[in-house]
Amino acid sequence: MNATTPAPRMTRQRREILEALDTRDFRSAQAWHERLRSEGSTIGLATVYRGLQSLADQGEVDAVVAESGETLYRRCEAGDEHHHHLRCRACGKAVEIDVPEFEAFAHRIAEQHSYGDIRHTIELTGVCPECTAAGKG
Amino acid sequence: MNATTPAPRMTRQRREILEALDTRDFRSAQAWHERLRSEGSTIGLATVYRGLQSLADQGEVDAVVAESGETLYRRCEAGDEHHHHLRCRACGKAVEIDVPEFEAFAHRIAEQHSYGDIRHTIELTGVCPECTAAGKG
DNA sequence: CTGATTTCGACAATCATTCTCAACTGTGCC
DNA sequence: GGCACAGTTGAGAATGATTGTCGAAATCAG
Repeated sequence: MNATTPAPRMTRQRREILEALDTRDFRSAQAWHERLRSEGSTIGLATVYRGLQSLADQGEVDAVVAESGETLYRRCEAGDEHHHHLRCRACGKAVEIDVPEFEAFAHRIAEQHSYGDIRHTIELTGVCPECTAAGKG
Repeated sequence: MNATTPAPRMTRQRREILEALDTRDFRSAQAWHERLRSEGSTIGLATVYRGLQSLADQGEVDAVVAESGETLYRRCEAGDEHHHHLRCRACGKAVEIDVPEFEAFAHRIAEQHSYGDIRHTIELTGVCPECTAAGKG
């Protein structure tokens, strides 16, 4: 376990990304970039992509692939714990949810078919109360 | 349900796509295209994309977005029934699975948060016995 | 501070997918 | 069978997200 991954430096840009992520929305890398720019940052798009990816690798942010193929990022509660989300398709607001029953189920199914190295994705999407009210449903 | 969608014509290309899909693997549109070409077809890539999409709309094939962002297609058992898959990350072989417990759970969670128009994605991936044996894991 | 190394950012490149449009072909009608 | 015509096709261009490139700028160790 010797530092094969030399801890990334804490640069202004990295700090900005982390700060922006505090809003805890699910947004695409491009959207985060726009947001940072609109707040006066001069950060580059490639930097945002790199930053989000490295944070995702470290488990600091969750990355989910939307139906459109875009990857959405969001800062997550715990770096370690495995969890899923209920995300609003209209505004991106997300709630972390826990699906203990499913974790067990997944492994049972996998074993039945002798599949190894199981990984699973559960994505719940819907329209949140606010957006429903606003007619964005 | 009155034919607002004028039934697509049965062309040579459409027939070829349908035939290829009989192998029931999960493959990307590009992969299906290559396969058809390698079998002597002169079908175009755009046609494969269009064909797969329209079949997906009709519920004839399942479409899932892989982690890479590619969309994978596979002919499915029942047009109507909602189901999920356990897919091999190495060879694409997939098994249809049923997760009745989860369907209920999803709706319960959604209601707790007052989210409407719920949709869910469950993707189980692993490495099948054959690929594990072949060391592709 | 100074130098070695990493990270940045503008832009080019890549990859999957969609669009454009002229040529082609099922389908319904005679 | 043959005709007309709207739906389809296929090559290539266009798009949109993401990744690679590389000189310039910034960070960290000494």
